[in-house]
Amino acid sequence: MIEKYSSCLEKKEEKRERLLPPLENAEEGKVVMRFAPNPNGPPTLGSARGIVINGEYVKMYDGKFILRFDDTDPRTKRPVLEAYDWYIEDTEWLGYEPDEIIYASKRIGIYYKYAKELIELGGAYVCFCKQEEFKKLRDAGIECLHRNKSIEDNLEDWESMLEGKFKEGEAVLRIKTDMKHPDPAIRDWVAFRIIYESHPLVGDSYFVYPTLDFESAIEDKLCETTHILRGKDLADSERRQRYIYTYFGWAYPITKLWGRINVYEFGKLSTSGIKREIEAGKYKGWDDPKLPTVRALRRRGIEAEAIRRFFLSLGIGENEVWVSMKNLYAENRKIIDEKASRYFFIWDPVEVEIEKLPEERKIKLPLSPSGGERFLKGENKVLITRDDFEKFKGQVVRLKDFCNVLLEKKAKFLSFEIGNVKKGRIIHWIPLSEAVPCKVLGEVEAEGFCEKNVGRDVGKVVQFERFAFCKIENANSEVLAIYTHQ
RNA sequence: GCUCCGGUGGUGUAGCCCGGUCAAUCAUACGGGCCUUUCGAGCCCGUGACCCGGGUUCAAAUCCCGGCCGGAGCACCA
Repeated sequence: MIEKYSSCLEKKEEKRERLLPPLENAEEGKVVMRFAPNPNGPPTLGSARGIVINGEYVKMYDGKFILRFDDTDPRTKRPVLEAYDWYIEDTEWLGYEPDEIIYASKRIGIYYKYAKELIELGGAYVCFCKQEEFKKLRDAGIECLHRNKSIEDNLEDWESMLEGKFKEGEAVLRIKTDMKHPDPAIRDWVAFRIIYESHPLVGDSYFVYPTLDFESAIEDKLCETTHILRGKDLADSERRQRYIYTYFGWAYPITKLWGRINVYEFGKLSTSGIKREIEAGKYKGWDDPKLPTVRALRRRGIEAEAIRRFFLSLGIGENEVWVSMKNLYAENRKIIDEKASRYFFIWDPVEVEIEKLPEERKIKLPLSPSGGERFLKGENKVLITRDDFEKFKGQVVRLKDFCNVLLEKKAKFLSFEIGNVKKGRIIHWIPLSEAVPCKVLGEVEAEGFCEKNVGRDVGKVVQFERFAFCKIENANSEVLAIYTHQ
């Protein structure tokens, strides 16, 4: 059995060429993992890590992948209705089709049953302490008055909670842990609280909402989750939730944590932070190409495979990492370079007239490293960028694949052959008659003209030579391109 | 303050559990060269790291202790 398992693993690793460390106690075909976001915005690069790592392990062991929405706070972390689909969409786009999708908010009724059982087991009690009062007691390690009520009283109070007899903040259901636990964060934590607020998904169905720790503890059991991979910020969750598992006699899944990820270019990735900046007008929306959301990255032409490799290379260490988008770009470049069509884009254009051009020619240029060709009209009026014009004015340059000229506003034609023009003196150009206005938006923005051939690659990433890779978003009277990366 | 967790080149990572084969892997970044009718890609070369101090041991990046530094949690948020 063990032999079978390890040889199987080796094969997989060879095939996938990647190196996630084996999961503890993982059995081929029996692994169940979940990615559990709160849909209060679209997935960011941070969420993508959870999707990729969990999804990748599931693939590695041919297991089951669950997408679960931990959406049990209609107020503080209020879910956004559209975001549910955004998560599904982006998860699939990243290459991990969920085997099952769970909406915690739709299953609150189920959690009530477990809460009741827990009370009957003496593992939970309804507490009427004010929040600050309890905090003081907790820090001092002192049990509150409500902790030792009879099970009957607790059941009755719980019913009253569910019937709406209490106001917000008046009563909560606490899990009985250990008021002397060395870590105060573990002591008698809240499992249910009262929130009279309509939920974006389930409306007014409930007003007694479970906290993440309760909901997650029950769901992980119901779904038979075998392995939990989550951020280090949730480290205490395991210690809290274990109390529930102990009361019920369940076995807790194997957990592994990873540290927080920071991207140089964006700092800490926080959905609520981005939301505020969008509202403040700093960004145009969740898919603003300057944003590190999955949809924005997709829009600008980052491939799912690049994101996958990027996170795999980051590994799953427990320390906080500071990583640069350059690493993601490098992965992406490796994928797109080969297939991206090459086009000329002239930013900040200068019109140059070539005097004494002997004839107009149809100029053939390579389309991409993997082959193909494109054509430009070699005529006597061309656009080049001001940068090149200023730099090479009065000197000999070659208009790539077209001709050599002595560069001036009225340039002198020298030859069609390249002669001995050196590297670095070959510049890009567009015939005036085939120039289409073009705007580049995103991390780098520019305006100018590109060749009309670009129209063939709408929706694709192209390389504007000597500029950058860009994704052509549309090409009507004007070309709109989203800056991908260099 | 209390409780956890971590510290390998600029950045990320492998190795640490089961000490030697580690004068430490790979990627990215940076520098140089080659090639190419792109300042992209490719190829080659180079720079560059085991937090500090003790201990155990013939031998420590790897084990133990202490320190320092960093992070997380301590919500009726997730």
